[in-house]
Amino acid sequence: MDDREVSPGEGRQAVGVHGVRPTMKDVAEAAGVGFKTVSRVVNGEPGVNAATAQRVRVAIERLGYRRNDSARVLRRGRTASVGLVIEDVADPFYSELTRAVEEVARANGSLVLAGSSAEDPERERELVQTLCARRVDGLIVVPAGTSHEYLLPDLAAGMAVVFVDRPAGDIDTDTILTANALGARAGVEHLIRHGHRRIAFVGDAPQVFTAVERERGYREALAAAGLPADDSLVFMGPPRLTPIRAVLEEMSRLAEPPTAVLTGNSRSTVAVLRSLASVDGGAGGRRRLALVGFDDFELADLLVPGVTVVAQEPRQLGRIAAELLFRRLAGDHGPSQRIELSTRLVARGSGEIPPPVESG
Amino acid sequence: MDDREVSPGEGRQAVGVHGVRPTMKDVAEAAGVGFKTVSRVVNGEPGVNAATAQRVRVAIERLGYRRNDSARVLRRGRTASVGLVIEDVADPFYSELTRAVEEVARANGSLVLAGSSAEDPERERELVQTLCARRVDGLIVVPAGTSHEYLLPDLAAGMAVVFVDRPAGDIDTDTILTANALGARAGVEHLIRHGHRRIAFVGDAPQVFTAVERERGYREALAAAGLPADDSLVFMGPPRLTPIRAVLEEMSRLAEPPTAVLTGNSRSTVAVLRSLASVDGGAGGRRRLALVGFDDFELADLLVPGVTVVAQEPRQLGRIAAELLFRRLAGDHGPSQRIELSTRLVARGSGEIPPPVESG
DNA sequence: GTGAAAGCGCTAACAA
DNA sequence: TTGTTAGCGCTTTCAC
Repeated sequence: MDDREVSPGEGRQAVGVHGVRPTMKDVAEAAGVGFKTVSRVVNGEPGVNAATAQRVRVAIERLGYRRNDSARVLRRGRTASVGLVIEDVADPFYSELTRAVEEVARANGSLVLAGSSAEDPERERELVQTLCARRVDGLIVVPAGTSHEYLLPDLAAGMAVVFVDRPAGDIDTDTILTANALGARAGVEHLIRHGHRRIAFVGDAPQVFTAVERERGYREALAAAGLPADDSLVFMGPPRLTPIRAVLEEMSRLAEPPTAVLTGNSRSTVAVLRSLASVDGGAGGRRRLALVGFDDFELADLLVPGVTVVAQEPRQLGRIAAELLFRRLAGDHGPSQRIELSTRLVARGSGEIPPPVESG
Repeated sequence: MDDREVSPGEGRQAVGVHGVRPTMKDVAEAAGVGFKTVSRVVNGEPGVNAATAQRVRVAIERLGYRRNDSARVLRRGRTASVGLVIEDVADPFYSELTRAVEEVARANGSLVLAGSSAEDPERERELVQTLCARRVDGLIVVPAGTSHEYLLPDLAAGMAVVFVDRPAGDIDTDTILTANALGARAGVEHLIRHGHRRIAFVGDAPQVFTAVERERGYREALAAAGLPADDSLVFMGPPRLTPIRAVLEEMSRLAEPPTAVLTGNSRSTVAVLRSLASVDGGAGGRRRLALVGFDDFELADLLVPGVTVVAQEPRQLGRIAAELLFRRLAGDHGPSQRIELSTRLVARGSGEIPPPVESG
């Protein structure tokens, strides 16, 4: 065998000329075997003589060969990757969900292509289209927008799609949701049970599906208890400190101020906590507002008082969505499913603060 | 033009036969133009008659055509994607870093293929190799292992690699780090300045690069202040509640128990906080241990007392790493860089608790 | 302005 | 057990 042939990777080191990748053909030449034999060895297919296989492996090592999956994908049609579109990886809710999806993907020999939409429908669409162009086998989407007809061609081509946390706008797909209304309702009922009659709701912007659902649950609970709905106790806006602090200020100046709050997600909860901390001046100051937060968060138990929450299960959401996706990819063509995961009320103190005694 | 030709996507809807994707050739036939003209339109290349282009666009719409990037990648050599290997997306430190990388990638027209190594060198290697097989243009790695020679062929083939948070084991690459030793040193000096002489260190496992560096900074600070190093005040282990609670128990029973602690990362910090909460019984109980945590975390300011931290900048880490990566991809072949980001001490209360008055 | 031909690196189908 | 041939769907090159 003559090793001096002109081929990448020549020399003693397992390095090629800069920018040149050895191919299966190069390996085949180096090992003095046919092209397809290398393919067999690389993919662990049976029917290769042990000695031949060994020679091939040596050549692979020497040349620093690495299979080009782009070519493989093109030929086989499957990419062994799934796309994930969420709102923001830096948000613990989504990063936990992401981790669960990753875990399931790994178990199924798949990689995750992820991107954050930043709550922007245009960006969501771009991301999804890019992922489709990459021919991901399946897609898990937390939609920011409400129209998803643009997915029809891909659906028709056999791509599996699962929506999580929020439903698709106008197409029929598998959907995994949290029982938002029920959860919010349970939170308000908890406050009512502890004596509250004036309960505020600080939710996310009304474009967000979950925000609206939770508001609905909030109103249902009030109605069921025969309490009046008062729009001056409801705030639907982005979970940022300044507007939330302002609205709490405003509510506190009402003739009948709220004695308790339900928040719509953990960002809102944190914003409310910060507002109260700065107003109450920590421990002292005015009377304490009871608080139940939708969505759990780390350290909720270490705050004083501990923060009572309606806990969701982002990991479950991600796991179940991914498992369903891979079931679809494995050939399950049953009718599309809509699964709702129930919430869990975790009492830690803030939600059990009684209203101040009536004193004018 | 005859629309009744046998081709995918026939019919009124923009959907193909299940599992069949229209190709450029299909679009070309439907539009009655050449193959290459479609390519020009799809890629926005100049030199196409406006009317022709319009006909092509209509055909694309009607067939629900979507470019196959796998084929494109195969031909062009670049994938417009970068790989990211971290320890765990669900950890806020890494999810923030991830978000920053995503942001920069997006600005450079790239997608992020991410995976968590779960602190397992084998898994890290698997992930990296998979990403290399996918021919990501570049790679950002938070290494779990200490040997990275397996990357040599890819490096030689022109793949850009940047290591973040921890250096590579045995190859020469760009590296972005936090000034771990200096940061830890600053934390200990802060405690010394507040009167402490018996300061414990609760760090991560000694396999973790950052843990060792921070321990070094801790010891340097003690030495510089002429304080003795006492191994019974040092714990290096996984940041889980049970072992940490046990070791704090143990330390508190020493003849000269510590009056302050420096923790090695935010998980350790939280574990220490939980241990103290369960031992102190909240506000009352025994005397308070002063605490400085390495790495900031959400709500550190809302706890009582606020938690003093040596803050790192995960976003900066991710941003700078990604920017450097894309600079490399753009052709910057300068010598490999090692950048250290400084930390910032944020005093919030827990680190300013004085030691108890000598009375024992 | 447009199109035909070649080939990216691999796998599937079929010889030998 | 091994090798040969034909594409996967696109971009590149070059001819019209």
